[in-house]
Amino acid sequence: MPNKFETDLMRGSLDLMVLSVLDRGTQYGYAIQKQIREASGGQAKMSAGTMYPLLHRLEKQKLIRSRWDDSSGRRRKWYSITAMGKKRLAKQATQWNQYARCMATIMQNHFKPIPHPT
Amino acid sequence: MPNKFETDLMRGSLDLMVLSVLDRGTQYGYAIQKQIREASGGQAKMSAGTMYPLLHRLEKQKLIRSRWDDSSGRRRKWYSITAMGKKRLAKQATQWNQYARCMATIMQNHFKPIPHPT
DNA sequence: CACGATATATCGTTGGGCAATCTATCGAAA
DNA sequence: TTTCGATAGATTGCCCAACGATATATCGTG
Repeated sequence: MPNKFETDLMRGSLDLMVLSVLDRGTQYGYAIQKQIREASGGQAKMSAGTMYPLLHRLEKQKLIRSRWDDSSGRRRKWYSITAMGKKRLAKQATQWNQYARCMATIMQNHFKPIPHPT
Repeated sequence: MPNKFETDLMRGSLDLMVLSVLDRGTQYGYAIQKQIREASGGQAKMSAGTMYPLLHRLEKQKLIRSRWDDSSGRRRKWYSITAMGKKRLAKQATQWNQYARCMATIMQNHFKPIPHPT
């Protein structure tokens, strides 16, 4: 398993990551954290001290909304993306793709471009 | 011309961007700034207040080195990448590449969410 | 001469990431 | 039964980087 990403590499796209996960369906914080970790082969580790304040920020901006649910025994706060969140996600995803291309241009010899999904 | 990138999108990869530019040859700050802006079609704007402290940081870490040159009339501080800088660049480029793949995975619906009760 | 572009530097604000810490519950092993 | 690790969420305080604002100085052009 590769090492963890350097500290700040993910900075600037954590919102986008969380919105992307929530766009696939309602999730609770701990599960989002796990999914991101697993989807990256353990390289993208988002700590609880990062995750929860981030979720609170996104909710305050009305990009996501939450609902408590205890019915399963476990006390969980389920988050889902709002219409505003979907809009923001679309915009940020577009910008991310453009930015990735920009990085590819600048990096040339070091960057191995990934096929763009469309 | 597309809009400027959202503020924090580039955060976390500015070092990598500058190291990449310097890996192509010795440059001075103002020129690096311009190259990044132009390579992105005007979307990636690194302000002077970001650029110069960043260069100072990289130099302090011995990833780049500098030399003043006034011979052309203009007072310019030329930066070049060190051996250590090249190593760091290689490492960060690899990580960036992996991270971009990770983002692609997460943005593409590649894993299944835990079903929400109700 | 005025003015915009070139060129570098630094200050102060701001805001986010993260480790540490806390609470609480669950299931399984000892 | 107690212990312990995993699950689940929240918050505090430190640290540091990005950025706008500001300063200085020089160059070329109208």
